[in-house]
Parts: sequence; structure tokens; C-alpha cells
Amino acid sequence: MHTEETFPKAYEPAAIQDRLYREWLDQKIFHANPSSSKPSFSIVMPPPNITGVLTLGHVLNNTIQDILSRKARMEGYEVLWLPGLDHAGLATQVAVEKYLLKTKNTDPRTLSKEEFLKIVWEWKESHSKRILEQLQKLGCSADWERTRFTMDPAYSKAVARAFIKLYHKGLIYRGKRMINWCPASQTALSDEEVIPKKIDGFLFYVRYPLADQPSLFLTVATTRPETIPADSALAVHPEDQRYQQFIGKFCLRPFPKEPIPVIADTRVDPKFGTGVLKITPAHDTLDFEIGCEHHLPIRDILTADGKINCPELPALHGLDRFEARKKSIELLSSLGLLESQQPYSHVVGFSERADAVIEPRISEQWFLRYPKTKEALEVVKDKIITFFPAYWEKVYEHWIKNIKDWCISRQVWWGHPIPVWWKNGQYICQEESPGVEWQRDPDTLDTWFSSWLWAYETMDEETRKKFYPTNVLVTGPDIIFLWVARMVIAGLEFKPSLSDDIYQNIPFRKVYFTGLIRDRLGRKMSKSLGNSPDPLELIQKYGADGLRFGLLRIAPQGQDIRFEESQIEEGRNFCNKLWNACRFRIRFGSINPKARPWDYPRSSFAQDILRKLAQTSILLKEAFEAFEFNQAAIILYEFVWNEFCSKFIEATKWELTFVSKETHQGALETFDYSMSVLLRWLHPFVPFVTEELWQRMAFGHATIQLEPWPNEELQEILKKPLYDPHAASIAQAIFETVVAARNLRAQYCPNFNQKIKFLIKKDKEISHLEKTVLCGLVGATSILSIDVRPPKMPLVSTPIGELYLPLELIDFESEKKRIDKELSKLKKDQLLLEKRLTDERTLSKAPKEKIEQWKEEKKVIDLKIKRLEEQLEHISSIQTD
RNA sequence: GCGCGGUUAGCUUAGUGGUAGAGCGCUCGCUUCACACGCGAGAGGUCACAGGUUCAAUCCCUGUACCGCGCACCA
Repeated sequence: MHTEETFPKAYEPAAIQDRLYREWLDQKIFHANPSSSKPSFSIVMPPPNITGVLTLGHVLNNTIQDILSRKARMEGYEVLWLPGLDHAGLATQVAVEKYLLKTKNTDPRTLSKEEFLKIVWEWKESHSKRILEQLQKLGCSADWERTRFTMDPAYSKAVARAFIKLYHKGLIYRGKRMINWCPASQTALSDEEVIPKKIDGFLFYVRYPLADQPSLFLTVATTRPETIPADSALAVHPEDQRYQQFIGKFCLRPFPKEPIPVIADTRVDPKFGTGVLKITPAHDTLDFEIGCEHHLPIRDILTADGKINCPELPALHGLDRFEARKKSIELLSSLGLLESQQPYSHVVGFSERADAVIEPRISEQWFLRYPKTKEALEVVKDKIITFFPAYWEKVYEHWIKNIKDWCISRQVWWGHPIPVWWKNGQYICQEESPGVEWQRDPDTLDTWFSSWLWAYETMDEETRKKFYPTNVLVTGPDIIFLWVARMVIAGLEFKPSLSDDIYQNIPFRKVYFTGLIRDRLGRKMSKSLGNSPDPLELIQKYGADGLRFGLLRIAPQGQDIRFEESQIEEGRNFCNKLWNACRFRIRFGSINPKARPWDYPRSSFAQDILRKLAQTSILLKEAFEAFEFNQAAIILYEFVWNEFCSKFIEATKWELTFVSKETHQGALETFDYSMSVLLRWLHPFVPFVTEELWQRMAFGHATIQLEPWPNEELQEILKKPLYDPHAASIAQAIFETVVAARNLRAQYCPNFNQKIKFLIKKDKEISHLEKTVLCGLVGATSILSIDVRPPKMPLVSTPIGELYLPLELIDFESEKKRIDKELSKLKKDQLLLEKRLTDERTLSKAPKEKIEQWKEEKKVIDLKIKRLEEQLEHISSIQTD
């Protein structure tokens, strides 16, 4: 048995976390058994990138998954929470390159592909180890034996096969088109990886003289004068009256000086700039389209790394594109062709990983024509897949309706090689090399082309049979297109269930989108800003449970979170509160794990907490069904702190210490039963402290993890009912009286240790025990009953009667002030109610129950006001005596 | 430009068609035998603004402003 000596005064997470986690691993409770007869519940973890370490976003995300998993286990499901890691092709390559430059002083370009990849694999080993450790420190109950990596041999094979399958269906093709090119990483990117950013630049007004009439010219507004050498034409709107006479004529390109045609195209906006657009088909998407239709020559004047490639123009040739822009302005000025320049803020695409300005570039790449888009839209619209919060459905719909072919090839070393083999310009798409003379396609696949198979290629056949489709996906809305939508498409296209039933093929039934975690200034957390706290440091400081609970409590569904460390501190404090509630209990001996409080005589306080416990179970159930985890956390926090500790324990304390006797056992049984429920409810949120307390106090079996989730049993309490509603209402009255009395004494006797007496003119009879509790909670030695109002004492009106503080009133003014203040508050309410209750229209239209309720409220307020006014009169009469 | 969120106490935020809640911070008082990671009391709010619906609006509707996000861009 524990004593207060063997039960530390404060919860010390560091002392227990690692030990408990090892126990959990040994017990193999996290391991999912596909041949179990239990119903299944499954989640696949969004695989963290191996680029870095965990962020608070991961903490939130994985805590929610852990809550779902742990709760499901307690509810009797066979749970698979499948963890893994993502190779994150370009992101990792960029990270490793930076690392090599910075710490090893090695230029990655001097390394061979094999040498480089060897280093990336080493990087992968060390980083993945660290990330998995972090997840374990957080308490995640994932099935680590099944940890997958997107470049595992089996998984890589699956990726290649997916490519081959789609290729043979004609959905993957090779094409030369406009793509997003990152000059920094020198690779193509998909539309989704381009981040539009607003930048402040200039709009340059440039003159293009007419070829046969150099005194006349057309003025073009452009942000990119460095692309002038690539101009193939000028274009105006066919109906633009200003330029009718120019259509079909030729203008002179400023440099290199050459005549280019003036064409008419409806895609030119006459209202923008001067209404004249320069057409550079090689460097702009719209220009490319226009150029193709008008059969304009394509002049590509940029190299892969963003330098000007125009030997005819030595002044610009070889310059970086931004240097070239400056130089072009100088050139135009000196030629007298720069009319003006205006500051201009516009949107430019940046590459997500290298943060470089994207070049629209014509390039030959592999593309995927998305299959099953109609079906992918329908499964969400028909709620076969449900989004939480639901408004993401609109975003999803918009994307899928405007979907464009996916550029899936990357000029990156780290990634899945494309299963295509080349010989003399011919290619074959297949897994194995057709022969030594065939060269493998040098490109790799977009990382997301592997991730979109994650929901099922991580499972073997047996596992898939039991656990696919998964129940929930928990992820961030920032990857709704990159990942979520594509996974839906993959599920529908590849049919992992081997049937045609879409219900069996979708990757998940529900998607929970977390909010983004921002710093206290509302900025996104990022490595470059250095505003992302290290989860491990927070765990060390506040415990894993403190971090989990603190973060969760402030993360409402679909809302961004403004992070403050004090919130994590609150989480820690909560764990400590729970800990100390149990520490209180051990003073009265061992707990009864099979407590049945309703079999014993109980005080009104015990009945009250039992009722609230049952009511809380309903609120909790609703919160979980709506995936409102923060609401669930708030409900539990309030219940533990305000109801269980501040009211029940505080009241029971006096009962157990001084009154004992008949309700003593009932009080302990109530405590034990309630705490057993609380620990189980809280376990998914704060697994360590609940497990520790469960074991320490011997509430049940060796681990809390598979104890039943309390629910039906509590509904029974409400049904029977196993508490007396009248007794519970008396407890409420006592608590209200306590607040009123403390309020009064704080005015006159702020030192709580100074024992005082109260007098009471009772409206309601209360038991000896209730009186003892009342005395204890207000710090009084006694409360004497009186029949006649003592005129000279401070008074407060309570649900059980008029309460007096027997002190010689010295400061009449301050007492008058106190009463006045109380009165004005009450009168405001009274007026409101009166207005309502005398308004004919309200009386005829408002619901009957409401009117009754208001009448009751008014009665109470009227009485309080009457008492206080009488008191005020008394005081005034004494004063004037 | 279109779409989606948000605007509540000094800060971070819950919340509901009918008296606005919490935590932190602040002020005051407490080593009250579970807890100072605590206990008690208190100050602090025209619930962004303007209309509308309603007997009744912080909540529902419309519009405005500001903040954030997404999509599309017009060079």
C-alpha cells in the first residue's frame, strides 16, 4: 500500500515515461493481429519526411491518431496504427546537399550519383531513427513492427508497377510541354509544388518601333524585360480600336534587333498595361499557347540553371536571369526604348523546396492523365468519405473539377527510378532491364507518386484483408491535393480490395484535417524563422502528457492554433492535479477496483458527483462522435478540476476526516468508481499518467490500455437512477452557499486561517454532514441557526437561507457599497426579466417552459433584492442613530 | 478577381436564439493535514461595424472593414 511518502508530491513524468513505454512495447499491445476475431480499426500514419525532426504539427497530428487508436483498443477493436516514413525525394536531396556544403564542405555536384545516394541512405538511417524515437517519446501506440519506408524494396516495386499499369492503360505518357521548372534544383515540378507569392517588382513600358516606320512604335508593358530576346511576336486584342492598323505589320524587337509580327488574339486583355502583349512562347504559359496557334517560332533563351543563353547578344549572354533583367533595363534606356517604369506588385511562383522563382519552361517529361476523377468526386459528395470539418469538401471539389495532367518525372537522384528503358531514342516501359544495351530513364518519380499508394501498399495481403479500407486519415489541409485527393484516386483506380466495390476500395472512410500551428504572432512555424519549439524539449519540461493535453485542448476542429508555451504548462498542471487527486485518496487506504457506490448509503455530495459523471459521459460521447477532440479534452479538464477536485474532494474531505460513520464507505466507493472512469476516459489523451496511476493504485488489470471504455455503464446510472436527484440538488445548494459565504468573508475577514462564525436564518434544512462541509469549506468554526434577523450584521442571501457574519460593523460605507453593487447587478437582471414577463408579444410567442423558467428566476431575484434592501435600510437607520 | 475561414476580457481563446465562460496575466489574501504545477476573493467585455429576420440576436441572414488561407491570374 502507498503512503504519502511513497507517492511523490508532484507528478514526475520523466521518472515513469520510458519505463512504461518499454512495458507497452514488451506487451505487444500495439501490434495488430490480422487474424483477430475482434472488429478492426485502422489508421495509416502520414509518413513524416526524413528531412528533419518532428514539429508541433506532428505532435498534434499524431496525438489525435493515438487518441483514436487507444480509445478504439479500449472499445474492443483490433487496432492497426501503421507508422512509416517518407523519402521526400526533392526535399531530402536539397537538405542533404545543404548539409554537405555546410558541414562537410563538399560540393554535391562533384559527387557521382552512387556516392551521393550512399550519403542520403546514411542520412535516412540516422534521421528516421530520431523521428521514430520522437514519436515514441510522445507515447504513440503505433505498430512499430510494421514501420514502412516509401523506398522499401517491396514498396518501390509497387510504385514501379503502378507506373507500368498506368502506362499500359495509356494514362501515363511522355510529352513536350510547358512545365514548372526550378532553376535552383534543376528539375520539373507539379503545379501543386509551386507556391505563389506576392512580390514587389516593376512594370516596364518598352517601345517596339514599327519595322517600316521607325518613328511609330507600340508600347508593351512587361515585368520581364530580360525575356525580350525570346520575343516571337507582339499581340493585341482583335477588337482593340487603338491598334487595328498595326495588326499584320512588323515591329522591331529591341534586341537582338529583328522584325516580329503584330498578331491579334482574344486572350490579350486590352485593359491591362497598354493592351499590347509581347509573346515569348518559350517562357510563358499563355504565350506558349498563343505561339502554338499562330505558329510562332519558339526561342528558348534560358539555360536550365536560369542563365541567359543568347550568344548573339554578348551583353546578356551568360548572365543570371535577375542580373539580366537589370542589364536589359540599361540597354533599353540607352536605346531610348524604355518609356517608363512603375512599381508593380504581382504574384510569382516559387519552388516549395528551394524557394527559387519558377520558370515556365518547355520540357519533355512524363505526365499522368488522372483516372477516376469523376468517381473520386462522387465518393466525397456522397459522403462515402467524410471530411472533418466538412468545408474542405468544397476545396477538394474545386481542385478535382479543375484537375490537370500531373507532371510526375523529376530530375532528381533521390527517389524511385522510372521503369522505362532507352535505346537509340526508343523506349520500353517495364520493371526489368531488357538488356545491357538499354539505358534506364535517368529521372525519378515525384514523391507523391509513391505516397498515393500509402494506404494499402504498406500492408501485406492478410493485413489488407483485415484492415483496408482504413477508418480515419488524420492529416493537414495543406496536403489535401498533394496527398489526400490522389490517395482517393489511387484507391479507386488500383482497387486494392480486389473487388469492384468502391466502399472496399476507398483508402479511408473519414478524413480529419487538423489546424495549422502558428506562433504567437500568428506566423506559420518554420525552420527558417526558428519559431518552432522542439517537441522533445517540451516533453522534457512538461512531460509527454502535458504536451499532448495542453496542445489538444487548444486545437478546435479546423481552426489554426496559436501556440503559447503556457498552454503546455497548463497541460502539465492538469496531470499534476489528477495525480494529486489520487494522492489524496491513498490516505484512506487501498482502493476498491470493483467499487459499487450505489450499494452504499452516500452523502448528497457523492450523489451529486455520480450524476455529473453520468452527464459528462453523454457530452463526451457527442464530442467524440463529432471528432471534437479539443471539446472532449475541455470537458474532461473541467470535470476533473472543477467538479471532482474542487467540489467533490473538498466536500468529501470533511466527511472522511471528521464525520465518517455511515456515508464513509459510500464516499470512498464513489471516489474509486469515479476515478476509475476518469482514468479510462483520460487514458487516450494522457496515456502515461493514467497508466501509472492505474497500476500504482491497482484499479484493475496490469495495464489500463485494454480496460473497457466507460460508456454504457454510465448511461445505466442515469437510467436507474442510481443517485437521488433531491440529494444532488442539495449538494448544489451547499456549493452555491459556500461561494456566497466566502465572498462575504473575503470582504471582512480575508485571512482564511482566521476562524470565524456564521449565523444562518434557514430556508432549508440541511444535515449535520452538510453543515460540517459548509463550515469546512468557508473556514468557519460553526454556523448557528437563528430565527430572528440580527440587524447589525453583514448579510448574504443563499439558496439555503440568509447568512450573517457576526461582526461589529464598523465601516458602514463599505458595506453599503458592497450591497449596492450586488443590488445593481440583481436589479439589472430583474428589469430584464420584468420587461420580458410583461411584454404581451413575448408571452404569447415564447415557449411555455421558458416563461416558467423566467418566472422562477424572477422569484429568486425578487427575494434576494428584498433582503438586501431591508439590510440597507437597517444599516442606514443604525448610521443615523 | 473568385472561394473559404476568422474578428468575444490586456493576451490565448470556448460557447449558446433568451442572464457572456475559461486559462494565462493583473490586484488582494492564504505554507487550510492531495496539489504553490496549489487554494480563496476581485477587477476586467456595446461579443469588429451597419442593416435585416425574430416576441427576443454575440449566435441566423445581407453588406462593410480588417486579418488569415486556398484557387485563378493580366504580360
